[in-house]
Amino acid sequence: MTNSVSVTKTNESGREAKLQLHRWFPYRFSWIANEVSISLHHVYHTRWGISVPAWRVICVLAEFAPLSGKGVASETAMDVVQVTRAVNDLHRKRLVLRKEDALDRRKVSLELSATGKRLYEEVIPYALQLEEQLLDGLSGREREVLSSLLDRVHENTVRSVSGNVPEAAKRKRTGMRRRLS
Amino acid sequence: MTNSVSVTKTNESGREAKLQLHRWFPYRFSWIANEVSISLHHVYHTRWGISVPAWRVICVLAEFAPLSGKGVASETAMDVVQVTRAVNDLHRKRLVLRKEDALDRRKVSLELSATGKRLYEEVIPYALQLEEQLLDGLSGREREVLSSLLDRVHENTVRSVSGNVPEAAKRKRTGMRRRLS
DNA sequence: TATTGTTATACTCTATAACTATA
DNA sequence: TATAGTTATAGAGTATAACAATA
Repeated sequence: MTNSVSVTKTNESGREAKLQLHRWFPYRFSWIANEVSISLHHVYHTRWGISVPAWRVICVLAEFAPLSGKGVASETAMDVVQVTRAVNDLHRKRLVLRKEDALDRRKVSLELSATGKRLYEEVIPYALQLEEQLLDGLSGREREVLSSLLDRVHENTVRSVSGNVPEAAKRKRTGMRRRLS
Repeated sequence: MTNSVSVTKTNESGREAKLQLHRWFPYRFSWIANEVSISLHHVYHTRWGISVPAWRVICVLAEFAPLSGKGVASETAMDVVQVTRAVNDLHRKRLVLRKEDALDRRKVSLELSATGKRLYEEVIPYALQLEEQLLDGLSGREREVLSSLLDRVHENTVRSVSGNVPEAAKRKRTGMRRRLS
């Protein structure tokens, strides 16, 4: 704790500063995620008329369809209510097909329609370009290092950070809230 | 773009997958930031009765006071309305002192009260511990590498990602929206 | 005429719970 | 009695604009 990166004894004005917000990792992650989210929201919305949650649903259906609502929820880290609404929207737009699961009629079976697949193919280059903007100037090796460090931070988050919210533990299993990328 | 980390030709089921959401950097940043934000919100709120925006204000006042409202806004990446409300709340709780700027009477001059400073000192260990949970198992060298890679991603975000939102350009100058750490 | 800061309004999102249908 | 999914409602948070005071 004493050599944490965001800690310093004094700032440029000579006053004591126990914690510099701008160097504190939680702030830095939050800042980047927020800027990216705003950019994504803007482009998805104005160019394709879809929300970021809807984009997440499209992605996991392209990867894993057919999926149930709950399957989509766990793959996207969204809760089931959010999924229902995003799917309703996508269904109205004829981008997603929903049918009853033959084996368990409580479940819905979700997959992309042909139109949905075309939209997915159309958005992908933009999504990859945005990632590319984020990683611009980083070598292949540096990207691997960043990726592996993020994996470890991710594991730490799952293991200890998320555990700081005890009563939400059950809710947490079905998902994450708020601004998404 | 062809060697972007989140791209793959096929997934485990042999189906084509153009983009894996779980490996896509925007999603990964968003996931981590969200979990951390939920944890922070919970602890700040239940233990000290303050919001995350209020914590940000406290931090920058501890570092840079006295600051104007606009100064706080630019240091915290919040907009002025958010700052006004967070400061109102902190002022009601006697954690922040506000007086008129002697030189420019449009401005307010904000700083922490003695109580505010005590609260800041009290929260810091928790804030650092959370950062520590995030970075657990990373060596000093690895933390430096992560820090430096985040700086470069941050710069890329400022330079190109944020520019994807043209009309918001002016709003952007005063701040960020949504879930904060 | 521009800037700082505040307030009001409408809107969006989210949490929560109630509910249906099926297992 | 538990699970999958849907819908309704209330509350929180946010964007936006209008506003006052000062420069």
